[in-house]
Amino acid sequence: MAAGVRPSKPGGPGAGRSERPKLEAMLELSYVREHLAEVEAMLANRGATVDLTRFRELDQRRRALILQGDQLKQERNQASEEVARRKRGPERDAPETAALIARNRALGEKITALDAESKAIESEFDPILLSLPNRPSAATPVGRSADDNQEVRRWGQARTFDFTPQPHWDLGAKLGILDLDAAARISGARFAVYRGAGARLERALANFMLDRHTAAHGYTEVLPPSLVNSQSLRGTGQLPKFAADLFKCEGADLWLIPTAEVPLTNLYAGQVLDEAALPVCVVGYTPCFRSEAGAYGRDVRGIMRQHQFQKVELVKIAHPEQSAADHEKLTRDAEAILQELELPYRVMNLCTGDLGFSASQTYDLEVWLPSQNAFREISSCSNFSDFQARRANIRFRRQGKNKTELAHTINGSGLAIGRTWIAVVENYQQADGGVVIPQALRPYMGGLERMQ
RNA sequence: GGAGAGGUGGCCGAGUGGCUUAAGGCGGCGGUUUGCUAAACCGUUGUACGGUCAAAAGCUGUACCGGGGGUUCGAAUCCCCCCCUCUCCGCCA
Repeated sequence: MAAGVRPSKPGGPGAGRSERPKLEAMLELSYVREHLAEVEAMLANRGATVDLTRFRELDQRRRALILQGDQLKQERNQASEEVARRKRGPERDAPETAALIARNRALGEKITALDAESKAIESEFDPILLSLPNRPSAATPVGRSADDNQEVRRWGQARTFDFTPQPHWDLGAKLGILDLDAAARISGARFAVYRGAGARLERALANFMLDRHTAAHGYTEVLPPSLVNSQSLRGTGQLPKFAADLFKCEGADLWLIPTAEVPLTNLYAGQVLDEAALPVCVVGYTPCFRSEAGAYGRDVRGIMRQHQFQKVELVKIAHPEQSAADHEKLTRDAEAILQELELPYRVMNLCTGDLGFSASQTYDLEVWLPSQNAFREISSCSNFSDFQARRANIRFRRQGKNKTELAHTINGSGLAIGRTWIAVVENYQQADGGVVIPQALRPYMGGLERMQ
């Protein structure tokens, strides 16, 4: 037997028992079993309700079935070996050999029945385990809703206007840089058409961000596919629970990515990385597609909430002992963009009640929007600890060790282009409806200083 | 889309129904010897889920040869479906 680790095969992270492919759980089964009370408390903090009594029953039943099945299989394996031995010798046609085969056949039927029972148990058991969200880190404050999020720091000063600031959709329409009517005709609601300097602004923002993250912050630029298979979406946690938020291609196992996090993180699915290679830092610019089911009447005007938007995404595969520091650094990398654009913002540490399903800690960056007189999310930077890594089977090997360990994954928007577009247009608007181009963007706008 | 060839462990690669406990090599780790960025020799080597144990270690069982299903007392090996890779053809930015 050779050394090292077998990577998972294409087609499934970690092939487990043949009759039971490895469950892509977020939390380790043995952890849940041994810390039931802790897990229940964690779920309560998150405001989730999961029936762990049923979990315990099913777990016990499941283990009993595995034990029984494994014992029968052992018997069958031993008997088959005996048959093989006899077939090679003079006992090949003895009546005992035939009897042995007959007995083994009966054993096989029992095993088939047991396996069917196991499958039935697992069809109820697996969804419970899959529905468990990640454990919030100690740095995550306990709270019920977004109102309990903690402000960590604030940067910049909200500009004072000597006129009433207009919303971006009015500014955009008057400047001829944003055409939502045209978007509605060719696609429908929640799509945008950018024109002229507006389209160029979108492109300038993307190029500016990519240049900063690659040259100044040390990320490697990656241009991934915008369509991915369902396995990748399970790896990062969007499936199976959040299928309703996604667009799926008809007649193929392909989905439009809701964020570059999916392809960028899955670049390393099934891989074993060298400890020295950590953290792996990649940045990608992609369109993002969200069906936004359940968004109801929120942000119906303008381009705040779209079915398609563009985003520059930062992803790190990190060492478990460094992931908290790497998360901080990634957040600062995203903040640097806002600072260079001179856009006021604040950093929020999300509480347990507002934390995403897969995250253990999240900082939201909220940019100031004058027309709303409020801070609005423009980036979400999360540490997923080993949650995604377990599902996507992303591992690393410590120097001089044979054993592999789960890595940690981190990602954050650096930044969402559409919302940055809004922030620039609204914060830099003038009394006459023109928009001044921020200094940092001018080289990317062909020297343009003002949209008029 | 069509035809053909393939997919075996960290990597390469043998293996056409039971004497395979997946040969052999490379790599990794540990050691011995020699001495100077090295070589030779010996040993060792993955994952998941169970059992045992207070726990860990250890011991032990089952499963895993691209994925799923089937045939069989018994499948890496035979059959069916699917995915991916390569070569050629077709189409195409």
